[in-house]
Amino acid sequence: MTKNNVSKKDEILNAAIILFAEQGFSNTSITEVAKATNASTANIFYHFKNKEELFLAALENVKQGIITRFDEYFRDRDFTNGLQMMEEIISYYLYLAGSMEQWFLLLHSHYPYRLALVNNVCRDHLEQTYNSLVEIFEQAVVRGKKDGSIADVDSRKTALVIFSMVEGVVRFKIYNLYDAGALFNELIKSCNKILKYKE
Amino acid sequence: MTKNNVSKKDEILNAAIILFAEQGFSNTSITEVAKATNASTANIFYHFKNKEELFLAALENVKQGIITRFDEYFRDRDFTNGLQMMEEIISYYLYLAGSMEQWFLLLHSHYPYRLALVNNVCRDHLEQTYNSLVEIFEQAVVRGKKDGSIADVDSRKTALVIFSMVEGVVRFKIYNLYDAGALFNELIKSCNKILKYKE
DNA sequence: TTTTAGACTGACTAATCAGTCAGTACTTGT
DNA sequence: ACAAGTACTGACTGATTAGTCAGTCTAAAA
Repeated sequence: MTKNNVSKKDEILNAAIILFAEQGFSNTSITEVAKATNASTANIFYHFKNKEELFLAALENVKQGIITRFDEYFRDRDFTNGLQMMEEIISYYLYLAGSMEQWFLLLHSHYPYRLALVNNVCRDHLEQTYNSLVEIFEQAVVRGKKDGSIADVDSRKTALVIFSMVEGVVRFKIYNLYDAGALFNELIKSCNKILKYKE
Repeated sequence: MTKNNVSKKDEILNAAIILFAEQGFSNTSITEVAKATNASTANIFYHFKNKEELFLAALENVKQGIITRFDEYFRDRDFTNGLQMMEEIISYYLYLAGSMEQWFLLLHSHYPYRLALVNNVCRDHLEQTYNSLVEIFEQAVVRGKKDGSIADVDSRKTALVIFSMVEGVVRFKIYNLYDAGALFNELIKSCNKILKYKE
């Protein structure tokens, strides 16, 4: 496997991520992917068994990208407490959704969730992606409860609600509905209230 | 225009909503819509200029459906205060998203938001739908601020954040990610905290 | 009874689709 | 030098696609 071959396969994969994200699975033809990478359609089917496999490879790439980015982010960061950690996680999440919009467009499209019902590989990719993300939010809650910056709330459920709130804002952003920037301060404020008070 | 003709057009429209919602625009063929309604493809193009017009009609139908349902809901309801009103709105929103899943699947798919960039009719439908929904949430906040059940928060932005939180949970539900029922109590609790406290 | 108009269809088309296959170019180990 | 395997392509296929068109059927108005 030469250096050039690997990079051609990656080139196809990266083009596929962008096209699938922007246009959807069904509305993206192999011919389009081929044109975007100066490859023949036959070459795409040489590297990927079929169109569905190409999509699964794209989804796995997105999963790995998100997990890796958060790993790197945590590696060279330290937080004063759990509440501040949550604030920074949300901040980084919104930053990532802005700079890697294709990843989140792909994750927000309906196709993979339908495919997951009949394809275990797809289901696993989605499960792993969301488990990793929710776990990150949950870790902040658990830590905050220990250091006293967060009230005695249900860690998992609170993490899920805050995650769904952030995902809602991300969806508004990538679908051009509302500006996430304008909502950022309100998002952090609301998050603080959810975490600081007990009921 | 006889009674039968109208109902055939409506039959086609209703089938289109379900198919577009479940399979997406590109992955739904006119042939499929025709088969589902025992019509010829030519008949579909007799009632609707082209596939895109059929989609726009479906989107408008969803918009009208949501607005009408909320109008009816408010017509025979009275709330003790703004905070309770918000709780009931969220409750009804989740109920509606469960019973009329196709509507929300259609609104959550990426296609209409891409189409809205180049098609004003589509953009207007989406804008009107979301304006109506956010306004409902905002009315509850405004009322709660007047009657004292809600703290002095930014009505619009708070409404948007709560709406995005609810929409996030709805997305988890219709994409089979997490059970909305299990998150309902946590959602209401979080919403109360956001509305009760001032920061 | 004849006219007219709306609802509807079968048969068609040109384009596009995912995927195949036989064969070529290039590299690398022996 | 040669064998072998990897990367890649042009030319193809059968199926499916959105959309057209000429013409049929029905019911009501004239």
